[in-house]
Amino acid sequence: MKPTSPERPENHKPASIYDVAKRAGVSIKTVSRVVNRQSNVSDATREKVMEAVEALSYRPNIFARGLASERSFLIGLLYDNPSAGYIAAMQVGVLTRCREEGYHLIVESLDAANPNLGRQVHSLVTESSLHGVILTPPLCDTQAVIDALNRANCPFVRIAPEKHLPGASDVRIDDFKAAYDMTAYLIGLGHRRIGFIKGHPGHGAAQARFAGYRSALEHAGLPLEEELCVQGFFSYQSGLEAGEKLLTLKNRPTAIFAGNDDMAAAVLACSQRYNLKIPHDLSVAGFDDSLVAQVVSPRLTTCRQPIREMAEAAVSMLIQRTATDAPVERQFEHELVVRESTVPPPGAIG
Amino acid sequence: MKPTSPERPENHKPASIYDVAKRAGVSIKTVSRVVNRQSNVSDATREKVMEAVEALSYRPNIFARGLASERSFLIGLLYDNPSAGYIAAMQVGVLTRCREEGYHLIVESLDAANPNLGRQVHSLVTESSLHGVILTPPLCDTQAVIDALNRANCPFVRIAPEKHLPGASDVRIDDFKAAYDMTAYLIGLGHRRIGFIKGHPGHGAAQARFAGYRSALEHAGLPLEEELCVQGFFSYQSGLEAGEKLLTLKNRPTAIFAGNDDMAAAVLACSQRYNLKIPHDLSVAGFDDSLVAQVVSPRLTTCRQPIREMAEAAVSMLIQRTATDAPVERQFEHELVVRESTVPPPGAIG
DNA sequence: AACGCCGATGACAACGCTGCCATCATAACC
DNA sequence: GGTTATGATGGCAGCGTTGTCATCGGCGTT
Repeated sequence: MKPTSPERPENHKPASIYDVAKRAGVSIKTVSRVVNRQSNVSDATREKVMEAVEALSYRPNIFARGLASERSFLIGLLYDNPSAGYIAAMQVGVLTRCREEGYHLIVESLDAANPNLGRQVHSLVTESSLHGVILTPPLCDTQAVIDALNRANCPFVRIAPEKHLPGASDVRIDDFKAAYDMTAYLIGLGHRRIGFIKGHPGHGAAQARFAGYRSALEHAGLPLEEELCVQGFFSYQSGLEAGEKLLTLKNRPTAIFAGNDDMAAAVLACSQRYNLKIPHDLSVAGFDDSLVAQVVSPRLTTCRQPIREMAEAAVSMLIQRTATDAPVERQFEHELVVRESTVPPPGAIG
Repeated sequence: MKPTSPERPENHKPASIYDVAKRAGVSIKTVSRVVNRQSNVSDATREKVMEAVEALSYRPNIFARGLASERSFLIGLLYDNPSAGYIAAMQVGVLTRCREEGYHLIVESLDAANPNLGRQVHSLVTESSLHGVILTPPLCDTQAVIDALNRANCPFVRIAPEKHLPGASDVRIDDFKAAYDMTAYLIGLGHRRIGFIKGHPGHGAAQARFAGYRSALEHAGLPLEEELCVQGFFSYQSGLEAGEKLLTLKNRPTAIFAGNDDMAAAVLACSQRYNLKIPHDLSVAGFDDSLVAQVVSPRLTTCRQPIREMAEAAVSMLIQRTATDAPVERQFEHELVVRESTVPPPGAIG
């Protein structure tokens, strides 16, 4: 008696559905039913088959499956280099759900400015007949991508898109309200001159955040000052430049709210040059609660969005075909994370 | 005359090889030959076929291909949550080469401690008969993964593995030398008491770096002091704890070399508590040149490894089957990146 | 002129699975 | 008891491609 079961072939050809069928003494069709959790299989048969599947470590071949049916068990994740942390978190969430459901993930990094974008997406989708695609910003607002997906009749879910599209499914937080909340928080601390660093103009959430900022000011009866609103592009570098502009104003703001953490971190770096102590001389707030927010000193007050949960939700929508049957918009809650980078303005009471 | 060519069906069924064959007036087999760049096709025929392929935006179906041939055009990237920046850079490099070669990327995030690891990997590989797999640390040193891959007869390339395995292909930098160089640089600045924060014990590169540090000390005739070498785990949190230990020593080091940037950033944060000015009171060096290294203040002196290039090389090895035919070890050059976090020790001349 | 060779091309099976339909036994109905 | 519904199962075609082998013509050789 050898310790390893003799019928388990240790060579490298994986077991096929035929092997399982033979071992279980049923037809391949029945094996298929069991594996796909279909009904109309007796418990006894199901058990026999399961046993054989286990014993042979049988896994249905993804290609054969994809060829024979409409279901590819493949989800696509398309992105265009936003921050590494953002994508990483997203990917973890996506993979979690995929694993649970037996799906696989194909990722593709695209360039939103590439004129061939549409063709690239179309190729990807038709080649591998993806079950569905997840679009992260800024791709979710890129018409060429949407068109290609529609042309290929491929379901997709957009994460944090600029505006709702008829017939499209979205997952998002309320960027407007989140930015509103953060701004209101700063105002509540006593700040009256609050600088804002906008995100990439092509990024929908960036605009919503700016709108939230303006709305909060208005609500508090504070004027919106042109010079306090500078353009950034979500990158650290652009934050450096934006910070430079804001800190060299004759009438400097007492707080700066940046469209994301990377830019806020840049403001921190920038303020050193002007010998400004954070948060004593200047409060700084970011957005995203990425790793940087916790690593810089002082740690950043920021706004956390549940990226992983959002990613998981997107996959679920795709798998359940919710996305296609009845387009949904799912909104998640954000959370204000107050850390050391924000305090009342200099000279304030308390 | 409609502007869009009438023979191009705008419905969502992608063109198949039959459509192309019919349009080009040849057999499907000839189309297959052209698409796969095989020889024995006349130039005239090749051109006709190419024209048809273009016109119909034909792309060979990945499933049919995978089923009919041994080639799956699928590369797997396996990782276990190292730093987001590391994986992101890796992924970009991998995707670049994949795109160029018409391959697709399937990613899977695994847990190195999961007892089911072997089974998971085996499933993935047999299901989708991957062309090859790329293993990042610490997975590249996980026996269960290696075994599963070997059992499935699946080629793989390991990035920065601990030690060479007979018959395995590796891509790496010389971590030993890199750490040696960094340590020597610090010694050159005049430092005599240099703390070291080790990386995760299960991570091969971490050990090589520690060895490099020790060797440089020895070379300079400096003693290796136990209390100056503390254990970390590559995480920010572990860096915080390690920094705490080092900074509370009665005889504090004048420089700290951390096994990666995250931990070095933690030391920066930690030193604030003890009112130490970096780099004036303490020099700090990291490893990886990740985003954090540039974002913290002062910016970190660190060691850059060409992650993207390494990833691209790994894919190339897989595609050319170099990995299987004759296992290779490719070594890339590291680069010392000197920034503001390191200066001569306090009291040094100059 | 007959032969063999080679490059170009096509016919056809096979890849492993699922969808559709047929079959059969058993249970529920009048 | 005969008929119909219902659950369980299997047979078989077909998914779009590639591998194998056959075919066909033209060309160089004897």
